[in-house]
Amino acid sequence: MIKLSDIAQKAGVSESTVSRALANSPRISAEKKKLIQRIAFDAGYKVNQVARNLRVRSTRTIGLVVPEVANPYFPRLVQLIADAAREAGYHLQLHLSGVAQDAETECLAAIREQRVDGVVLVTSERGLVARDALNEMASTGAPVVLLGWVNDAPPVDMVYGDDAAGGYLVARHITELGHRRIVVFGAAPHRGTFDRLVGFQRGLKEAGIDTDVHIPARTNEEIRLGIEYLLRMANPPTAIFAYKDSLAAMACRCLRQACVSIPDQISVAGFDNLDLGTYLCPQLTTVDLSMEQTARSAVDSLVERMKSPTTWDGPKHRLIPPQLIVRESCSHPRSTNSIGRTECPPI
Amino acid sequence: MIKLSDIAQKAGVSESTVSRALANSPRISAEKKKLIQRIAFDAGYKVNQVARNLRVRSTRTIGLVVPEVANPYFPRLVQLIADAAREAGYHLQLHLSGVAQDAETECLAAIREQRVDGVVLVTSERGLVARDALNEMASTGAPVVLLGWVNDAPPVDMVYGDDAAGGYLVARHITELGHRRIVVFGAAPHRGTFDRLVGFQRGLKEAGIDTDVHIPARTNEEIRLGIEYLLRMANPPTAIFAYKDSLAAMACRCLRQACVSIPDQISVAGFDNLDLGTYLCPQLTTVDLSMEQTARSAVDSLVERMKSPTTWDGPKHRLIPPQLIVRESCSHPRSTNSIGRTECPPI
DNA sequence: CGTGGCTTTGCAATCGATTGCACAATATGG
DNA sequence: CCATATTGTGCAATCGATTGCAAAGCCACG
Repeated sequence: MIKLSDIAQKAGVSESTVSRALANSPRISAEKKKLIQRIAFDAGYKVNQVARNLRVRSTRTIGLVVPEVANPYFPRLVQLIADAAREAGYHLQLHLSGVAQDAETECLAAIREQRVDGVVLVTSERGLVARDALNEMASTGAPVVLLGWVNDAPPVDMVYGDDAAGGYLVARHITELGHRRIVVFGAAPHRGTFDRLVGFQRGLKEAGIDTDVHIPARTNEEIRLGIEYLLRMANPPTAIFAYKDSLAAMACRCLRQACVSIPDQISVAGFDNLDLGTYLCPQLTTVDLSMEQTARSAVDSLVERMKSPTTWDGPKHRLIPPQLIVRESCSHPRSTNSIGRTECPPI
Repeated sequence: MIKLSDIAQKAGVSESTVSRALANSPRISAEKKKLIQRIAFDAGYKVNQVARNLRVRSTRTIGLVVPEVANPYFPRLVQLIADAAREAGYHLQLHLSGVAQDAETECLAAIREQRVDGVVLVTSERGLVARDALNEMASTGAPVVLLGWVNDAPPVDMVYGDDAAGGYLVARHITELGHRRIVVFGAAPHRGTFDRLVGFQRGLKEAGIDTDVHIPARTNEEIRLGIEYLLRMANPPTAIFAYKDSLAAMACRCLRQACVSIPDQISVAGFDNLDLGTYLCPQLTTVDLSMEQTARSAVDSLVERMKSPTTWDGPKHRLIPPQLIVRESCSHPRSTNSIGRTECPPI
């Protein structure tokens, strides 16, 4: 593998000169610069980044810690963060912390090993697992940004969606359509999804609806049972709010299997605006917490921190506003609805 | 940031001894080893990997080049490769080459800059864009494995699915169900998807079906037009084969909007076994080219090449066998079917 | 011709680890 | 008690770049 000194020899100059010429330093004369660049190019020289990184104490790499990428929620986030990172001139080291986020601590170690210049840590349903590790990093002023809400977060930058406002939007939309009997599918494993429900309740209350059925469902199986249950109710609901799209999708499937028509007999709303929702029929009404904004905010914050590690005036929190995406799965309730009593239509 | 020499000083030994103690070398006495490890741990010492990498000429990182991760096909692949890499003790640097795979060459440069020890290059519909770069790398014996078929590939290891066999399986399944009027949605942008169609044709021919309708559709819009077209046919098909699940899903949506029932009036089969297929109603019958196997093969090949860069007996190709996943979207054709003539059922 | 200023180049230190080799210390055998 | 293993430790070179500082070369001006 050809190295700097080889080029220096070929060009008959010192290594410093070659290094400066390739870095396009103004301290090298134009002709010599051209010559050296030519020689280097012809020889197929590529700088050894590892050596360079050691010297300049930076890898121009950011570490992205994500629980998993198989879950339909994360890929877009990864994509957008990767794009933003690339745009900012950084490489991306991808760490999967596992569904249980076991490996979070291990992933954070990357920054202490100088492998990466900064870290974007994405938390999920389990909240922050590597709290100790993160606390320690925060205290040394290492550039980290936390993506997703966590309770009592260590003093690092944070960006997260306004889940409560999102839930509220859904409640308003559904109640304005005229629904009064509404069921919520959702557990509250961490703050984000909890807030969705809180916001939703607030919206219901404003519309004068006090009582609602809340079914704590987090898995497909729980959704299935929940749907079965509510179809047997004496006075079944006319609308369902599922706290995330993947559950909403599953709810739709179960309803169809029970020959319940959406949105004619039941309206369904989700949350997250996954691509999935556009493949369903009817297309899913949902809430978008702009991932573009989220990703960009996160990378921007991080880049800023990495560029000037000294100037640091406390952790900043950025809140991403929600947007209601009205598609086809919610409509006015039909007063004549009689779920579960009709024959299954011959579709 | 605390470094090796600091520990050496604290422990009153030389840097070499510390280095060896931490590497658990048998040449250091047990007590001293314990002592040093203790001191290092207490001081919160973490080795500077950049320095280490420079010295040992390896980063224990593999580069994964993927067109994008937003497309539902890639995330699982990334996940599995990341898992396999981690298991093998490697970090992952993720490069997104872009839908157009423009950045492929740039991504491959990472290996020449010693940033990564090896590369898994995933090609997509555009085939291999960075042919020159890859050829050059292959000639220097750099560890690269190509994931996905490409024509006239440079001499590097390759792993790809047996698309033809997969297409054949679908054809057999559909014809065995009794379908004779079959339409294929698919273009042939690169070898893989082309082979799906070739295998499919072969299956049809074996069943004695010569004529089939082939609609070259690659986008959702093309699918929509295609569906419209075939619903207007005098003698519409009873089965549809879409060359990938995302198109099959879109086809299902269009059919539902036209009040065509699946699989009663039309059967639909896809290819790829995306998660998406299980969210649809009916769930999609499709073909699986085990991503687990693909990912593992790729990483195994790569690790082998990285471990012994010298012993190299020509490029190996590994073929991943397909598996038919029978779900709900294909059934026997109903002779009384009269697509497009009925009223839309009151779903 | 000497001096000062400016541009261009090179020397040598540095980043933080690993490792071949030499040597010291201790054990073993004759 | 000496010769020879054996074991444990340290010195110093090395990986391949970057960069502060010194100095060489050149020009112009007094």
